[in-house]
Amino acid sequence: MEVNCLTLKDLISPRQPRLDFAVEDGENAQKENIFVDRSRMAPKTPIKNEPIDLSKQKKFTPERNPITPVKLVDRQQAEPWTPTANLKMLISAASPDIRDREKKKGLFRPIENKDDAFTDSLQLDVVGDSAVDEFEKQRPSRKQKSLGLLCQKFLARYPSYPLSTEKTTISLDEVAVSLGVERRRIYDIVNVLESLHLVSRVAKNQYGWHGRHSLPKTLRNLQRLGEEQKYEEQMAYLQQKELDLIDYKFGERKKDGDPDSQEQQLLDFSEPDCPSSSANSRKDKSLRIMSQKFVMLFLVSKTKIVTLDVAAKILIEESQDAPDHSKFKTKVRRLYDIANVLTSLALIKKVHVTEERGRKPAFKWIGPVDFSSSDEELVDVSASVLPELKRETYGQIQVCAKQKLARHGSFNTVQASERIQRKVNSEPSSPYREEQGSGGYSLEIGSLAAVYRQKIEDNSQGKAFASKRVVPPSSSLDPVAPFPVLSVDPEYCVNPLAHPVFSVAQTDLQAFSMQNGLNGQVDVSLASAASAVESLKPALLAGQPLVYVPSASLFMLYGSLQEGPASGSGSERDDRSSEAPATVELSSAPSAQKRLCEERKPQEEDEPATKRQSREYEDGPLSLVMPKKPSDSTDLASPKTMGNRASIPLKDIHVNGQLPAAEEISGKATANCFVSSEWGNPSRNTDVEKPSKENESTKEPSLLQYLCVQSPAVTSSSDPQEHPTHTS
DNA sequence: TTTTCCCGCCAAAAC
DNA sequence: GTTTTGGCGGGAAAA
Repeated sequence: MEVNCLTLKDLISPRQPRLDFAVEDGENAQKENIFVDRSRMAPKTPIKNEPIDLSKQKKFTPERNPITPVKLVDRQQAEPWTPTANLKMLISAASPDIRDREKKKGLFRPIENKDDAFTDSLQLDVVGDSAVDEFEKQRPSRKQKSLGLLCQKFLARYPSYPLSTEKTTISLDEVAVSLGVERRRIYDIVNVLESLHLVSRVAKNQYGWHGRHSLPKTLRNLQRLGEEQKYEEQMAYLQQKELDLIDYKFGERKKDGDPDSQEQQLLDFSEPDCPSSSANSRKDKSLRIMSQKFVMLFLVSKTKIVTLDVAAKILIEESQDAPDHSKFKTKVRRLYDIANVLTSLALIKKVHVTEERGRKPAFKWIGPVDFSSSDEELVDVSASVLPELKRETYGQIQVCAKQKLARHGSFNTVQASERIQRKVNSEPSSPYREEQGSGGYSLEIGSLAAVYRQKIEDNSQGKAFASKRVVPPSSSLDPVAPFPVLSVDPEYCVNPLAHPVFSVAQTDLQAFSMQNGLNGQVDVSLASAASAVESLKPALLAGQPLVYVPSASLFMLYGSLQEGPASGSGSERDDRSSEAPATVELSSAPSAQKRLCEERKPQEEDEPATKRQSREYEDGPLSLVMPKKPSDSTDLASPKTMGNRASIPLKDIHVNGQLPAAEEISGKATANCFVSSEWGNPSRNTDVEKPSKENESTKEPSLLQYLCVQSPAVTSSSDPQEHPTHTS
């Protein structure tokens, strides 16, 4: 529904007050965005939905900082829901009076407020009659209050790539008020964003918004650090253990021979040394640091998929906490918090991995893979960028790790070789790469890892990988082409409903990218499903390249093109970076393309954000490819091919991706997918087809340790292929 | 049932 | 002292 509303007009004019929305929102929608309406409605109803405690309120009140920039208002419009709405909200936020009033209202009946808000949002006061309705609507479901959704709203307020000239400051109080949540929640978001340098603390209660400009650098550094830490090995080790049946016991890990040694080292780094960490001050456990480490795991992982339990174990180890189970649980809780924010940033998406034992929650990296840049920079950056880590980890790491690194050196080399070419079509690309990359690793680990990845890849993931890897070579490799993808045309998305949204976004992106010079990477965020779309609409900001879709559906495609070639996980080295150099930095991101899936979308609308994670589509698409809708999915063998794609409604675009292997194997490719590259460059990749959808994946059974299963919901439709495997 | 994760207590930092 | 930050884990909604 929402989607519908959004459509064109929205796209066209972001600002409009979407009348339509309101309605929809009311209905299902509220889930996602309450605010929008609220803003409008604000006067009527109490604004906040959020429950506020009196106690807390006090916080707001007095100060409220003057500080905060009103200006935000301008930019901020962006609520996901509606830009306009956002503005209003902001405005209201800006004006203390208003805020106060609202708060008070809220105070009075915190909970209710929410409800009210919803209702309002619905727009209806109308409703009055329906108290019942209100209930429904109002009752802000848990999802509506989710951190991921909140984060999206937060992100919507700021441009992904702010002009260097303008400085945007973020007043925590203001944001908390405008978003209707407690400040505590804002800290959760900001801490994660800070870990990626999207924001930085300026002063008490104030953060500066940097946007994604430096994200590539940050990621590069994190990747480097992760390599140094040998996280990949650790993960492999843990996985292996699992395989073995050994459960995680934190302490255990060591027992195994090789792994042990490695791990040990790791451990060493991690904690022992770093005095800097100040010993464990609170900060050591900081969400910020956890977030960085978590991201490192993805960047280092060949499969780009990290299961929560593995991540938790690794993080715990580092912290050297005792292995209690309680700690594990706590860690996992925190990881969910972080994951929700990262999901909102379209850096990861939720997937499920099937192991022998069963399904495990996991997240897959869908952010940029290759951050091209020179090594040197990396280094520097790291220092600057990630001071925290550096101190802690990095320092330790370096010392401890050097040895390891030595080994790792292979990474770099490897990558280069890898890059060599993997043509899209060619092989099973993804797997290969990885393996190759792994070369450096010990056999054991490497093999495990390989397996692991493969499985994953197969499933859904492969796509992503493939895309990266595969694609790159061909397209990305070319220096020239760095952008291939970039060229995103609005067309990409043609999807009926969806596209509008996307298109908008795209355009923005494009524009953006253009400006920046984007390049190589493209991030495309697609919304896979309609849902995404829906959510998107609101989100779309004119300025903002990213749209956030609540659902996982979004993905960013990056340059797989570029990256692909580059890198492998392990290394950064990108020679290639040079190719796209400039671009990278700046724009790196932005180019986005989006794709949509046509089919689902319409119906999906309902899903709203909630799903973010799960969607299969997503999975499927993972990397580049989009799966078509689940349901049909599969079939389709016929891909649409490319050529048309443009014309075709977008459905899926995938960027290059493809999973060659999968496709081949399965043959199934999905119809819809296109290679993005084409879009960008028609000729380049052609592989179009692809799409295997996730499912096909299975083809290789052997591998799998894990399979990625799409989220149930979606999945169902599609092929089930997945699971089966386990095994290993 | 398990997974996910909201909520807010409360203490460590920062004023 | 007060306020800001943010660790932490109970417990409930969602799956």
